[in-house]
Parts: sequence; structure tokens; C-alpha cells
Amino acid sequence: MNIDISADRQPLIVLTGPTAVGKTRLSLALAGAVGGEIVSADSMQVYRHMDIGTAKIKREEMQGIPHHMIDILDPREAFNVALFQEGCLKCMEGIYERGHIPVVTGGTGFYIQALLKRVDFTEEQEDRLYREGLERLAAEKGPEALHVLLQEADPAAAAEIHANNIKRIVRALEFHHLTGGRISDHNRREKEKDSAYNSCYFVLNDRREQLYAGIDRRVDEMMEKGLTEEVERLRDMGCRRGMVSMQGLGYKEIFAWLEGEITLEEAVEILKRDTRHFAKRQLTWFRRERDVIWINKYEFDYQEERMLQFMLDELAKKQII
RNA sequence: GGAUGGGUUCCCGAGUGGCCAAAGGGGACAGACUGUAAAUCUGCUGCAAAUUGCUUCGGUGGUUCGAAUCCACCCCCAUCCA
Repeated sequence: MNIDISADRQPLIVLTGPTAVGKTRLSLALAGAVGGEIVSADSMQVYRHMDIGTAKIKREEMQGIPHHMIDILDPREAFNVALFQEGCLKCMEGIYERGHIPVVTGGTGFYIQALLKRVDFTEEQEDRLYREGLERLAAEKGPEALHVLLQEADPAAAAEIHANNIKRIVRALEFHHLTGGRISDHNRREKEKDSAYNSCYFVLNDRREQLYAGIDRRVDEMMEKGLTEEVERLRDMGCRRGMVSMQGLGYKEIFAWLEGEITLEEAVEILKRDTRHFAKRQLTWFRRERDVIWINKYEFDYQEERMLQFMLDELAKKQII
């Protein structure tokens, strides 16, 4: 009775969820069951040498399943959504050619959205100097000064973005500066897009207490595995605090400790807290996404088999498998 | 046993007669997000309802038109003296 919507769209599976719910583990079972290849949608696992703090899967744990978008960049380089989308599209071509299904796994909701909707990032680049000028202006005259500029350039965006949100205001101004257009128009256009794929969007979740307990446990494990040494190594190879990669959870806190701003104990506490905050933000994002299929672990008695079966049923309904 | 300091809303912590349901911070919760997204930012936080009412600042009683703020006694904590 369902109309065939799969005719001209390629199949794609998304498995996401807040940090430390168990995405990696379930993704292996899922990819194994559907003959899929895993595409990581994670803004930090793209970096080489950042293994412990990103809870990156080890080669020997991959069960022979190909993993993409992991370890593709030097941590001294800046990554962003547009690069993610580009890289993703490229490796997915190969996956389809091999007759496999991409299983997009990772917690960066923004990246997943950019991929599914094929958000258009092509029309402009970025202008570092212009950005830095704006940031200096904000630092000297306050965020309001930037907001006033945006009101002239793009009133709709100014109304939507809070004056304190310097990063987003800078981006909106940069967009205008580079294209002459308005980012508010661009966003409105892109927002209306539907998924470009015949896709199933699974969000793995658990009770809040369980989630938070899992986060605490994971951070403790990272410390035992040598997170501090990992960060020291990165620092010695030239990573500095301001870099995109070093803004990742675990890295920024340990850096603060290395530079004597806080004690190690404090760093660990802050890391746990910030990771909880992050998990909450992820959940907010997923709640807003349309057509997501929630998998609450407690509804499956925490049994991977049952979750997997549920997912396979959903995939069959949509004729993805 | 004596001296001093202190007990404030989930936590820390201001408040020393009315403008106090009580600053500020943290946490919790909620939200935004379209080339830094593990980033950045916002809202909210005693209870119930219309501008209102009710319960709260260790306990009990008192002073006062009016108290978290003043007094008395009691309980608990910290430090010091015995």
C-alpha cells in the first residue's frame, strides 16, 4: 500500500544518538546484517591521532566492515560540514558501486542533516581575514556592534540570531560579504528540502540517568587509557588550543590542565559535565528532526538482538532492504 | 564545659527590618542551530492560580503595622581554649 518512493532514490541508513549510548556497537550488528559499510558522521573522529578522546573504534573491532570518514585528516587542519559532505558523497559513490548500503553512524546531527538534505554549500568559500576583522570588532566594541551590521545586511537573520551569538553572526556576515546574498534566504530554501535518499533515521536513546552514568564511566575509561598522554602527544606535534580539533571534548579540558589553569581532577569533572551537556544538545537536535525513529533501549530490555530486529523490520517497510 | 564564627531556595553563596520567593554562580530542565556543530548561543528553575494567593531562609516562641534580617531559648556544624 505504500507508494514506491524508492524508485529514484538511493538507500541510506542513519544510526545516531547521544554520545556514549552505544551507537558503534549496534552499528556493527546493523551493517553486518544488511551488508552495509559504515560512514562515520562524527566531527572529531575524522582526525588522526585522536583516538582515546573520541572513543574511536579500533581496526580490530571493525569485524571486517569497511569504515569511512575516520582518520582522514591531520589534527592541525580545520574540518567543517562542507568538507564532510564532500568526502561523504565521494565515498558513498564507491559504496553504491559495490552494491552496498551506507550505514551513517555518528553523533553530529548537523553533518547528518547536511548529508541527507544535500544542503548546498557550493556557492561560497570562507574568508579568514574578513572573519578575523569581525571577531576583533566584537572583542573591542561588544557583540552588539556586529549585530547592528547584520541588521543592515540581513534583517531576517539578525532577528533570528541572538546578538550574543558571535559565531553565527560572523558566519551570516561572511556569507553576505562573499555572495552578496542573505543567509536567511539560503537557510529558508535549504530547510524545505526533504531527504535526498530513501532513508531510515534511527536514534538510539536511553533513560537520562543511564546515559549520564554511561558518560561518567566512559570518561573514567578514557583517563585510564591515557587521555592525558594522547593530548600531550598532540600538543607536541603542534596542536594548539585554538584549533578546531582541539575544541573537541576531552581535548580542551586536558589542555586547560596542561597549561596549569585547572587541576586534573577539575578537568575530569568539567569533561564529564560538558559531555552531559553535549548529549542533551544532541537530543534536542534529534527531537527536532522530522521522521526519526527512536529506539529507546529500555523498551527492548537492552537486548541488541531485539533492537536489530526492529530496525530490520523498519528498513523492510521502507523497502530499503 | 567556655569563646568565637556559622546554619539561606537542588548545591555554592549574597542578603542584616519593608523595594525578598530572596542577587550571583553552578547543576538540572527546555530550546535554537544550514562551512568552527564534541562548536556557539538562548530561556527557565518554591507551589498553585489572572495583575493574585499560598508555603519558604536550622527549630520554637517573642518584639514590630511589617522579620531571612531584631530578641530569648533550644538543636546542629566549624575553629580555638579547657
